[in-house]
Amino acid sequence: MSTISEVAKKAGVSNATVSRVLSGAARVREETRKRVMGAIDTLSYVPNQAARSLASNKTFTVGLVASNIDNIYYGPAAGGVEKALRKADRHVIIASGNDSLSGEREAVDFLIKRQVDALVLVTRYMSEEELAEINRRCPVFVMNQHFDGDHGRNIAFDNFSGGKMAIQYLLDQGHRRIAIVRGPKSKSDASQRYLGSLQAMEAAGLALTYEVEGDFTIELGVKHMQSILRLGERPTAVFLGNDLMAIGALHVCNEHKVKVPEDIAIIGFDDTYLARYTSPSLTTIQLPLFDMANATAKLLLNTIYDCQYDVQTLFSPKLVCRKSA
Amino acid sequence: MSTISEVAKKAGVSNATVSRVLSGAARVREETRKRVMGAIDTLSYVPNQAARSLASNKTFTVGLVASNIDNIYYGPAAGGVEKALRKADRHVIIASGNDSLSGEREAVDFLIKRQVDALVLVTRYMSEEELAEINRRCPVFVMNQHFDGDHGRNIAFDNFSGGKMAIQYLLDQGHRRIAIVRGPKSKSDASQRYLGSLQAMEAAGLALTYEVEGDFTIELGVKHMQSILRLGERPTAVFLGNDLMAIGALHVCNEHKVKVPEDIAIIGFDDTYLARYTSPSLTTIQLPLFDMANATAKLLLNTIYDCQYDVQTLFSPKLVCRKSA
DNA sequence: ATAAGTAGTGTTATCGGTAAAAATACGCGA
DNA sequence: TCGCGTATTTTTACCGATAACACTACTTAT
Repeated sequence: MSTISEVAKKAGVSNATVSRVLSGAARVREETRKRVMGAIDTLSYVPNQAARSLASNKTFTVGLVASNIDNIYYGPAAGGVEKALRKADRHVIIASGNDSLSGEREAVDFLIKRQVDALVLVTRYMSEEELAEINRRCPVFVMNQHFDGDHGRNIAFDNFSGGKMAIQYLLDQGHRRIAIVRGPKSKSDASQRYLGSLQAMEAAGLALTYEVEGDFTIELGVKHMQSILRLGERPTAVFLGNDLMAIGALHVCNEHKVKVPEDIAIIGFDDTYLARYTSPSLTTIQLPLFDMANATAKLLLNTIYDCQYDVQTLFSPKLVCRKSA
Repeated sequence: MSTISEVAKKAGVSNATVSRVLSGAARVREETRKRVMGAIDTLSYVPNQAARSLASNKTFTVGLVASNIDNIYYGPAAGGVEKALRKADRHVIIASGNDSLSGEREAVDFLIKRQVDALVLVTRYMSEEELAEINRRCPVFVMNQHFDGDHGRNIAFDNFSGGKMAIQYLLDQGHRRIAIVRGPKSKSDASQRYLGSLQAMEAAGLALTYEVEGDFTIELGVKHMQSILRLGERPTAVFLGNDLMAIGALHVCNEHKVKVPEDIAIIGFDDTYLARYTSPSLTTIQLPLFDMANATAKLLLNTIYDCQYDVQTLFSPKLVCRKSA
C-alpha cells in the first residue's frame, strides 16, 4: 500500500497538491494534475479511508437498517441503495433489526456508534416519533413511511391511489362482495392503501363485505384467508395489503381446493418478484422498490454530501394483471 | 463526541491506559480500570473508528459480496454473517455483483479498495481459481463452494448426501421414472448433489429418465419443466437442484393442470422459506444457510481476529416432507 | 508604479487513536 | 540496604490523510 507522500514525492509535488487532485475541488494546473495522476497510476495508489475519515471527520459510510434482512422486500431496497452509493464511492454498512423493535434500536445504535454519516431505515416497528428522535442523532432517510428529515424531503409512493386502483380493478371485473386484509394500522403506507380502497368502494356505493388487519406476513395472510373461507357468505374477491399476505392467501385457497380466480379472486400489492410464479400468478399493484431505494440514496447523497443528482421523489402505482384476479 | 484524551483527563490517567482498558488485552489495576470505566460512562465516550483503524492498520470491517442482493438466498447468508460480526463488534459492508461476473469483480475491487479486513463471497460466477487469486489480495471466505483460504478450512455442506437423500425419498415413494434438473456443472455444490443422486439411482439399478442442466433460476426451472411435460413418456418425479427451479417447475405444472404430486412429484433443494407456501407446499432438502453463514463468519473471526469461537464446519442435509412429493 | 486580486502550490498543525519503549512503584531475597 | 523482577502507567512516535494558512508569481485596476 503506497501513501500519499510517496505519490507526492514521485510527482514532485507536496502532499496537499495530491490531495487536491484527488478531491477535485481546488484548482490545479492541468500539467501538474497529469503528473500526479501518472504517479497515482504507476504506484497504484489507493487513499487510506481511515486517514481520510479521521482528517475530514466524515466516514463516507451510510448505515442501512432493515427490520429483517431475510425478507423479500429487503433485497431490492438494499440493492437500490447500494448501487447509488457505490457509484458515488461511498459504502453501505448493514445491520439487521432481527424483526423486533429492540433489535431495530440496537441496530441503529450500533451504526451510530460506527459513526455513519447517515442512516437509511427500512424498519417495521419504529414509530415516526422515534425516527425523528434518531434523526436528531444522525440524519435519517426512509422510503416507506411518512418522515421528512431536516432536509424536509422524502421519497414517497402514492399508496392511496394504489389501494384505489386495486379495488377499482376488482369492481371493473364485476366483483361486488369484496374483502380486505389490510396492513397494520400503525403504518401509514398500509393505512393509505386502505383509505384508497375505501374511497373506491364508496364511489361505487358499496361497503366492504369483510375487513381485517394483517401484519404483512405470509402467516397472517394464511390465517385471515382461513377465516374468510369460513365466512357464511364468502366474498368473491379479496384484496391483501401486500404480496406476502396474498401468497399466504393463495396457499390457503389451493389447500382448500378453492379455485382462484373462479371461486375467489385475489389481488396483492407490491409486485415482488415472486408474484409472477405463484399458482396462479398473482395480480398485484406494482411498487418500484429498487428505484425508490435508489432515489432515496440519491436524495441522501445530495443532502449529506452535496451531490447534484436528479431525484424523482414521488412514485406511482401500476396495476399488473396476472391470473389471480 | 468526546475523545480518549478527555476520558484520560477525567480519570486522571494517560491516554494509553484508557486504550488498554478498552482493548482488555493488557494488565490494568482493578481500581484504575473502574475509574476509567466510570469516566467513559459519564462522558458516554465512543472510540473513533477511523482513528482506531489508522493507528492499528485494521478496519474491523468485513466485505460481503453477493452475486445478487435481490435473491432469496442472500438474506439468510447476509443475516448469518451480520449477526456474528456485529456481536464481535465488527461490521459488514455489502456490495452487489449485479448478477454478472464483471459485476462481482467490481464489487470485490471496491471492497478491497475500502480496505476490508476480509471478504465473504456468495458469488455465482467466479471460478475457484479466481477465488484463490483474490485470496492473495485479501482473505476470502466462502460457504457454498470448494475453497479453503490460507487457513485451510471451510464451511461445508454435504451436498452429495443431500442429492442421494432426495432421490432415495422418491424411490421409497415408489417412483421409478425420475428426471433431474441439475444445477450448473461449473458449481461444485450442484455437481455433488447430482453425483449423490446418481449414486442413489445406481444403487437401485435404475437410470435417469431425463437429465438437464439448469442455472438455479426460476426461469430455467420453468423452461426445463415445460420440456419435461412435452416428453413422450413423462417421468413420475422430478428432482430440481434447488428450490427456485422447483418453484418454476410447480408453476408450470399448475398452469398445465398437471397435478402435483399425483401426476408428477416434485422435490427441491435448500428449503428456502417460500417452500412452505408454494402450492402444493414443496418437499425439499434443508440446507441451513443462516447457520452456515454464521459459522463462516465465526471461522473468519477466529482466523482474522484471533477470536475463539466454536465452529461447526460440516453441515448435513435433512429431508423436509411436504406435499409436492 | 503600486496595490490588490488570483491562480497554483507548499507548510504545518491536527484528527483520535495504538503500540513500543521508557519510566515508576513496589515487593522480596541476598 | 541494594539490586532485581514484576506490575502498572506514562511517554513518545507514528498511522495517512485534510484543511487552514502562507507564500510566490503573475495579472489587472488605479
